[in-house]
Amino acid sequence: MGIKLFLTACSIAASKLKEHSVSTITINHVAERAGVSITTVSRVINNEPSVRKKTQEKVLAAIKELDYQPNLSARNLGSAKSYVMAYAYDNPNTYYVTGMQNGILEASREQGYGLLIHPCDSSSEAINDELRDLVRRSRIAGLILTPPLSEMETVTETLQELDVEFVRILSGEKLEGQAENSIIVNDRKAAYDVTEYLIGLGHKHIAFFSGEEGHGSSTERLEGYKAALSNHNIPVNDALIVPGEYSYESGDMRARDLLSSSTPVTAIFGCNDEIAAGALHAARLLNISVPDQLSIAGFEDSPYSRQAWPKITTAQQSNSTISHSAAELLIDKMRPQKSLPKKTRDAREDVTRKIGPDDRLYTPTLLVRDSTGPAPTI
Amino acid sequence: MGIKLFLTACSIAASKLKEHSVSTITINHVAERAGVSITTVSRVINNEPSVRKKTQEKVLAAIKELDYQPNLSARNLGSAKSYVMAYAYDNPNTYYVTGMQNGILEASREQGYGLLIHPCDSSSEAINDELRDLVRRSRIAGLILTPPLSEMETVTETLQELDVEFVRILSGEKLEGQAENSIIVNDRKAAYDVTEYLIGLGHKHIAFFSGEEGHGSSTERLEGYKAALSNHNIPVNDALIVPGEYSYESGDMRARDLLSSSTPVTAIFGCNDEIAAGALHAARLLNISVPDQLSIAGFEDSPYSRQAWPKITTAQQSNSTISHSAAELLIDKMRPQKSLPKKTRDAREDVTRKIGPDDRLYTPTLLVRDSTGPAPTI
DNA sequence: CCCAAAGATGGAAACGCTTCCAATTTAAAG
DNA sequence: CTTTAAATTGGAAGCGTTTCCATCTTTGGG
Repeated sequence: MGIKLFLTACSIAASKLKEHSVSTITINHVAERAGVSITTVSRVINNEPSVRKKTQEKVLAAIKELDYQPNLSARNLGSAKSYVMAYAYDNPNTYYVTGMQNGILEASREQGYGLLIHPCDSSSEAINDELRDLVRRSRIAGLILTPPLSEMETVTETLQELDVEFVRILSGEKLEGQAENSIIVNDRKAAYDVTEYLIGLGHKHIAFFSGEEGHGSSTERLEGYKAALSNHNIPVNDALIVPGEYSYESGDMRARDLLSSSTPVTAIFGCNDEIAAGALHAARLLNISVPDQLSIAGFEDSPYSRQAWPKITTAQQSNSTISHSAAELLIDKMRPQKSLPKKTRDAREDVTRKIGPDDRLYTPTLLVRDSTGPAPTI
Repeated sequence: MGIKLFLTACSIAASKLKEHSVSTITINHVAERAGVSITTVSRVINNEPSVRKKTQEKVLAAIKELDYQPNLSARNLGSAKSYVMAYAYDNPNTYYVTGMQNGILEASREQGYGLLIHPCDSSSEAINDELRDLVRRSRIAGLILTPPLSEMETVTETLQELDVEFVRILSGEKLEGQAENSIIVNDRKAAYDVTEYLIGLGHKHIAFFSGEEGHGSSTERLEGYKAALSNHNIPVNDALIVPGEYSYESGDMRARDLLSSSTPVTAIFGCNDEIAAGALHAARLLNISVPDQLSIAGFEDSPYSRQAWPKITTAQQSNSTISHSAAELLIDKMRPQKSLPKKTRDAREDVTRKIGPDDRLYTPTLLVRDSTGPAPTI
């Protein structure tokens, strides 16, 4: 045994020297080192059940010692399934997209998957064809979608027809319907918290500046806002619910109008930070002091809220955390379920960390900063 | 001939049905269709010189008819070189990074290359090891770097030791030294233009708010500023060159200090839009009207300059255009130079569009908006 | 203690492309 | 019209995995 090991080590060293100057460690090296066939090594890599515990350990040890990393290209070629996922998005908010991308990137790297970044235009008629093409040509096994793509029914349908797994990141109160393949951001609850916080400060006239109509996040946040008001016996005043867009300018304009009107307002809750920052700007133009005369809250904890002055109270959400979960969920789904052996194999720790319902629901948390304060006594 | 074609078509149809439900078109189908060997098809794909014109056309026609797309994984596996490039960056400015990424994405998609996105921490000691690992493990053939990574000498050295091509995007007046593998952004000229524009408006007391010390872009822009002043016989006043960082807050603070001091200033040139937006904020706090009493200019044409009020005059640069050129340049370098045939083959249009010196130098252009105006008559 | 069935392992054929090398064709020169 | 070198093509062996099948082990029951 001792001798055999020694020989093995030697031949590896030899082949290292012979091959490409930059020695690449392949499954063959691992097999040799562990004293098994490459088939077995492959089984271990793929966490297949039919490998004896002891063998598995030997192989894992060899993998670790050699610092072996399976070649993605070879995997893709050799297998009917692929080890590549894609992140498709259409969102002008680079802060949001970058955060999402980072989380996915991290998860895919951890699990040895490739990631294809695919920006696209959701308003295009051809969006469905585009996605179909993407999946087929790049042999993509899974897809992650963020709003607004994730909210489009035609996209969902297209993807279901194809043989692809996909995970959507969207807004909603609870896991319902298609929840099995979604990561839900509990915008309603978070908005409820923000509103309740304002109420706790004594505010009774809280305006809500919504985002684009039809956007799930905006709808959900509005629901949370209303729920908080109702729960605290404050009547919902439609004049205080101002429609508009997710933009600085829109926040600015709406605030100018509202604040120069006769409607009493002591707080503005912007549906995102951009809106809030715009409102803050308007308040300053109108010589309204924040937070003394007016409180302003936002949503997202983006640079807008951090760089404003005063810093804007907001609901913090870690986009990379959310998308990390999404990617892990997707990978779970992509990994073909090998039939489990009858023999109980509980002893073996499962390498694949499953994503539970808890990981599928993310609630942003209230982040109090300087733009909110006690309601002014009129 | 006619019959042969017919048979060919038949067998393709047959194999289409037999294979995976989602029929994938491979090099074999193309070869069959074109009536040549797969070797020849491969040669055409790779634009190798030793293919007769007529043959090439046949193959290209077949490729087009079948809508064939070479399989990246197979290419990577089969070849010593790889068809994957990476974009490594470390920059908190998501607007900048996203723009760069989009251009690279587009170019790599056009040329059938894979792209690996690699965010990293340039301040880490391990940055060099990290890059080395990235290149080796993912068998990356080329790398694109943006500041600050592209400005780090140790990174350049590490990459040169490895067998990787790389292209850096950096600031500079002209192509010098390592210029062959760089895309240069002519920040100096652009800053010159901005400054000259301000001078043209009658400003004589123009402050310059720089970015982080040592950042090439900041240094270059400062040079441009100085040059414009000198060229117009305006003395450079060190009190007006204010060091700081590339941030909103820094712009804000510096403007507050400067504007409440006794130093005469009629214009502020911020080294980027964030700084300018911060300065604008400070001006408003101090009740200084922009552009009536004070002109403010920025640099980059980022959302900061567009969403401020008034909109900020800036130097516009298309990050995606810059990075697109960078990616094309990189691909040119990665494509191994096949020995050219002696026979003049000029007739054949070269598919590979070479990047010339002109494409390697990019100059942002002045974009006049509302934050600048004639110098106030004191 | 023997036998069958389940469990564990290995052999070898793909996967789609590149590339070395040999074979064939073309063109140029004599 | 040869001869010969250059240009053009094709054959076949990889590249690193996965996976189908066949073979060898183990386990449990009788």
